[in-house]
Amino acid sequence: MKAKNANYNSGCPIAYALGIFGDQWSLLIVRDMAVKGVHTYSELLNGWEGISTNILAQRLKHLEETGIVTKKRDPENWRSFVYELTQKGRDLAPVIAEIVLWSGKYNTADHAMTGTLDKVRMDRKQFEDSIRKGDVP
Amino acid sequence: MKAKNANYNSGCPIAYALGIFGDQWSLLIVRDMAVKGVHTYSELLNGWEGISTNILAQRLKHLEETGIVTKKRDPENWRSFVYELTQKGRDLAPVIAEIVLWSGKYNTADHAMTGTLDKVRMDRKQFEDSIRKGDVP
DNA sequence: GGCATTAACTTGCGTTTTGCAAGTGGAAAA
DNA sequence: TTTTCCACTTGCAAAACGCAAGTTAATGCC
Repeated sequence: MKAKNANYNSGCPIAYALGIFGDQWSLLIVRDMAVKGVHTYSELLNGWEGISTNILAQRLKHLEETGIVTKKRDPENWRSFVYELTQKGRDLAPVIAEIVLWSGKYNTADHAMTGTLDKVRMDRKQFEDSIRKGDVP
Repeated sequence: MKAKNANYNSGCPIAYALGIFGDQWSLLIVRDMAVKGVHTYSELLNGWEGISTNILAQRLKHLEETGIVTKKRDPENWRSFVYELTQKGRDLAPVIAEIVLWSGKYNTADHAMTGTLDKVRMDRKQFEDSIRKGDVP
C-alpha cells in the first residue's frame, strides 16, 4: 500500500503528497470528481482512460483512508453510493490547475479538455474557487 | 513504460502529466534537482527516500526521453555525468510549489523541508522564479 | 412474486513493475 | 598496479497491475 511506502515517512511535503496521489490513477479520479462532477463508482469506471474495476476500488479506498474523498449511500437510490471530495480533496484544485497549465504549455498533441485549459488560463481563481466550493467549474 | 500507458493518449492534460511524472519517484528526482540543487546520479541515489539504483536509472532515462532533464559529461570530472533540468522541467516549479503548500496544510506530521515550505509561503514568486532560472531557491 | 438488470464491488490469474543485492566497466586516485 | 569511485546493469523474488469473470444486494418490470 501507498501509506506503507518509505517515501511517505520521509517528512518531505512532496513525498507526503506522492504517498496519497503519486500513481497513475488517483489524480484522474480527483479530476473526474472535481472538474467533471462525477460522483459514482460506475461513472468513474467509464471515464476516458478506462481504469480497471479492482484498481478503482483500491484507489477509492485509499483516497477515502487518506481523507480525500467520502463515501455515502445515495439517499435517493439506496443501492448506489455517492463519492464526494473533502475539503482536503478540493484543495487540490491549485495543483490540478498548475498541472493543466504545464501540460497545456508542453503537450502539443493535446486535444481533450481544452475547455478546461482555456478556463484555467482565462480565470484561474474562478476555476479554483468553484472547485473549492464543490461546484463543477 | 509510462509513455505506452493508455492514460498518456487520452488527450487530458492531467493524464499527459501523469504519463511523465505520475509515479512514486519522478517528482522526488525533480525536487532534488530543483530544490536541493542535486546534479549527479550518486547524489540522487543517496537522497532522503532511498530510491533503488535500477529504478533511478529507469526514471532518469524516462525523464530524459520526455524532455525534463538533460545528461552531459561533467567537463571537470570526466567519469561523472551532470543531470540538469530543462526549461520544461524547471517549469514544474509552480506544480511543486502548490504541492508543498497543500502538504504543508494537511500533513501535520511534516518535519523535513519546512524551510522550503516557509520559503514558498513567504514568497512563492521568488521560489518559482529562482527555480525557473536554474538556481536553488 | 419472480426474473432480469443495475451498482458496486471481489476474486483469480497471468503480466508487469518494483525493490534489493550483487556484479560490470571504465576512469582516476594511491 | 591495485584500489576506489561513478554510473550503471543484471538476476531474482515480491508486490502491483490489468483483464475477465463472479458475487451480493437493491431495483425495475411483468
